[in-house]
Amino acid sequence: MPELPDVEVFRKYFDETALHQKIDHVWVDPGMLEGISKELLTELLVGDAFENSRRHGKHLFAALGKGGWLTFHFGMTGFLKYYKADADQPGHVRMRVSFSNGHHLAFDNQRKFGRIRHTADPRTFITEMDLGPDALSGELTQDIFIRRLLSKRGALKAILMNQSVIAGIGNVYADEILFQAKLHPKKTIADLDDKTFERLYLMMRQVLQEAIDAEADPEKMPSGFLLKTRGTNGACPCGGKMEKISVSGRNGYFCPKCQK
DNA sequence: ACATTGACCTGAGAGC
DNA sequence: TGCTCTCAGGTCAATG
Repeated sequence: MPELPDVEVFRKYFDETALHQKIDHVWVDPGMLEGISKELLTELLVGDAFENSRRHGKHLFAALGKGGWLTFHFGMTGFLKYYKADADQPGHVRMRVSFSNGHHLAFDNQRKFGRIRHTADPRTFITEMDLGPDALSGELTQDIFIRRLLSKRGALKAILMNQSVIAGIGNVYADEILFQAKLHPKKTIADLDDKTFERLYLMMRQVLQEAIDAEADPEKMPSGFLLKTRGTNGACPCGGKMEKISVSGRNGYFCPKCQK
């Protein structure tokens, strides 16, 4: 789930619920933490409040009033839930921040692939994690996009999913972008001409933006979106049959007629 | 140096 | 119903 559009939806949710509220208590599964102890994390949070948020690729940043940022990475199964009653607590909570207003913010992460870290500021974090520009940011112009792709070999889909090239695209949206751009996932950069790069860039931005507009909910996405019927053998609008394909170890779907 | 594969966790859902 | 097996939207260390 948590690729760029999903994390952007989480960020908005976080803004609408958890900002500007005094933190009374923190509970965390230490296995989720990296580079910070649960004692230090607790000390930093209790008595403070989240005052701001940002997103870069699949990472969510939460600014603390005293300075410093908490960072969330959701892995394959993570999400946030703001709730009051115990009955509304989700099933695999790995961190819980309790506010003085009686509500809690849970970081749920069934498979423990998510990570919570602390950083002085997002810029530093992005450098340290070797993340490329965010796929939707103004920073990633078409020229920069092309230049970054040109430095890579291997399958196009793998490059789109490489977070150090561009941050934010995972398995599902890589499939969607390639489908909309009518490109075969195993094409290489050397196969692409200028026109094709342009189309790919345009479709990447369009798919991600439309997914956010649909609140990352497949049911609300435009009818032409592949991911609405992902994995259910949904037909391509051309009438052809979607095929399963493995690219750099990840399973995906494409239309062999439309994506040459 | 770069690209690709397997291991990491856990549980939902398919298949029997 | 209940059991087993397969697979999942991500990343990184190990391998080629």
